[in-house]
Amino acid sequence: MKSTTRPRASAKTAARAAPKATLGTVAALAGVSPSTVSRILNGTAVVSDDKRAAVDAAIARLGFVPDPVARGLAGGRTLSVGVVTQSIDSPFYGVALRGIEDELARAGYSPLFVSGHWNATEEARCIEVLRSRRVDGIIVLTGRLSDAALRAQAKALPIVVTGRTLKAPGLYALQFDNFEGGRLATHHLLALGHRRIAFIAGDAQHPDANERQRGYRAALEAAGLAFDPDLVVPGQYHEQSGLMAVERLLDRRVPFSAIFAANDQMAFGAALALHRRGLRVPEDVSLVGFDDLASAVYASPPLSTVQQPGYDIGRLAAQSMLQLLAGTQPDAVLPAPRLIVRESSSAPGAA
Amino acid sequence: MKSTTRPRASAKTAARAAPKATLGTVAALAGVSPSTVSRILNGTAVVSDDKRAAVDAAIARLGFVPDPVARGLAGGRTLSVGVVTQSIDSPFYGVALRGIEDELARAGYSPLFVSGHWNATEEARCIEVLRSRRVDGIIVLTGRLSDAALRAQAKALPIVVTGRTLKAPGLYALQFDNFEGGRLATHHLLALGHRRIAFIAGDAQHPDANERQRGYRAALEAAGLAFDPDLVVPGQYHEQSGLMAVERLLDRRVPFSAIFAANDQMAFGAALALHRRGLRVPEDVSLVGFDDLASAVYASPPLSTVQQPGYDIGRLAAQSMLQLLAGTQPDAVLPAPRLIVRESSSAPGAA
DNA sequence: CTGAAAGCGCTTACAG
DNA sequence: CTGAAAGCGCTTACAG
Repeated sequence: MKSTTRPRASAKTAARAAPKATLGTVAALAGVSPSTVSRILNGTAVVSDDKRAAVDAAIARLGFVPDPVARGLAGGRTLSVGVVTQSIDSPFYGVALRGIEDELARAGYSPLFVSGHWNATEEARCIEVLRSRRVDGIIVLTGRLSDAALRAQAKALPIVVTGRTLKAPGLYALQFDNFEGGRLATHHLLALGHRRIAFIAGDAQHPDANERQRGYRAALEAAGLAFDPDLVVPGQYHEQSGLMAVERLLDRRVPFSAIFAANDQMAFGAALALHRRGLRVPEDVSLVGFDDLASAVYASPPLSTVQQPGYDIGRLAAQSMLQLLAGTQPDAVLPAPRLIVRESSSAPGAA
Repeated sequence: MKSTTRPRASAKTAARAAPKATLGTVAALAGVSPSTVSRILNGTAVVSDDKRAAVDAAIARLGFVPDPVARGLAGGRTLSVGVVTQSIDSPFYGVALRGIEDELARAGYSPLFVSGHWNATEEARCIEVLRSRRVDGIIVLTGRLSDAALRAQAKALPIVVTGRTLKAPGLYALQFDNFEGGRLATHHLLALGHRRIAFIAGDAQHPDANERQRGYRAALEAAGLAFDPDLVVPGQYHEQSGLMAVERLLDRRVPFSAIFAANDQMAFGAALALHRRGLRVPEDVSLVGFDDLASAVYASPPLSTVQQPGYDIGRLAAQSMLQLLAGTQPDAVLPAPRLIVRESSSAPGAA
């Protein structure tokens, strides 16, 4: 990068047109010291009513808004919280980000989004960036960082993490009941009358993927059905892997009348594979996903799935962060998994 | 919000364990003044080789990384650029954000994402937030702000905007050829032999939606076909409106053998409506979308569409911003629209 | 309850 | 080529 001094200079010139208000300006106009204005702004001390009124008036008159940058330098708080997501364009985490945005905004905080791309090293770098930018706390959406790494960070600043059960000072973990979700999906298919239910697993590196599979097995066992390893095929949580999983199943000629995919994206891939082989959903095979992505409603046919409340996860994570920041112990708990029955699942042989 | 002093205090205590390096520490270790270190960091002046070497060594030894917050306060640059998107979880803009992230990262800049929700007032507030956070420049993805408002902002700091043609000092606009895209999609259907092509329009408030429609008409005319207003039905760029558009078309009994939807999301809704009415794609009706969302490949059947290169749009917007920041005139041009033929379109009556 | 003063970690004229 | 000094806009002990 070359020096960027030039353009800034002209920018400043232009900005000078509207002489910006500072703590000092406000103080002068209100006839008090900057310290007092600062205290009023931060609710940091009791101030006499008349001074407060004078300051409020001056603030309004000048349209003063405190500079977060200066605040960060001087006070250590930037009113921003870092959010490490895996991919800024993830269909699932997208709504979670929105939940975070909304909740944080209510408290005057801004999120700072960075992407870890499912890579512990990158995530660690993300956290460095965030800390160098002086965020007040960090929300980690799942991620690949070790519990120990998270614990260590929590010693320096508040951390909220999703997708784990973990207890440590300065850290709050929010966990979704993936086991129950997996059980629910499988049980739904079982209740419909299916006996041969294939399972497209998620990446074994994700603890949630394993939990969903445990739920699948538990439901089978509860129904008195033996677990058949031939019916489970690995996937990586993306569409392509769902598609390939079904092709593998079909090529191996394992009979099945329903499929439970460990996430919606794989279910979409599975649907396409079935479509290509001339198999209809749900007439020939029922399909259930997991997550309830926005696009699940408009799949053809609309996908039955287990709803994972992304927006709430985001909102609650932000709320917990705000509590941590305020010195309160968070107590948020994620909603229980909910089965959403749409048109991709029906009784076997209903055609 | 209550005072957040308490937790910060303990955070500081913990952080003190690793005494953080500052300009001063580095200077002391290298035996030069802080000014010199600063100059080396910023490439702001020529420095003798030996001092430079000493400073580089000290930086490495201490693992020093300059504080962006302090830098922002003192120098006016924060190495961050604001990005106003419409919705942090938009399926289309998501990849654009990723393109921005990637390109900015190469130059050591960080994006600051905020969402305007297709609302000029909110967008204006977003820009306030961004400016109060001292971003060095702002990228606006389409949005509802007036050209005049953008022009005014560009007087204070560099602006890059997508989805418009607009010239102003300190501002660079990147425009996608929506007209050509609309023409391409329609021409594809025409070439396949379709004569009755329905058009699901986008929100008339979006200039790009109107351009796509112009492209549709132009292709029709070029083929010597009269424009039939009965074949065009309004939509709002979301799935539900695509679904309703098709129902309206069907209810009105206007004959058609193909549909061109002004974006993929509406195409998905349209596909569902057709599916529900027992109409097959493409055997009974061909379907073409616009955007080429990630999910278009895995729709059943995979959607033919006009590719709008979201990732490149983001990357080029960021690149242009970097150029503006460096005092160079940007020259990026968006790639031409490209038709992606998949399985949702075929010759009429191919069944 | 309220000021004056020092300081957060840098940058940048201003002088050599 | 390089320092000393002032300053960015706030916050926060420290003293009343």
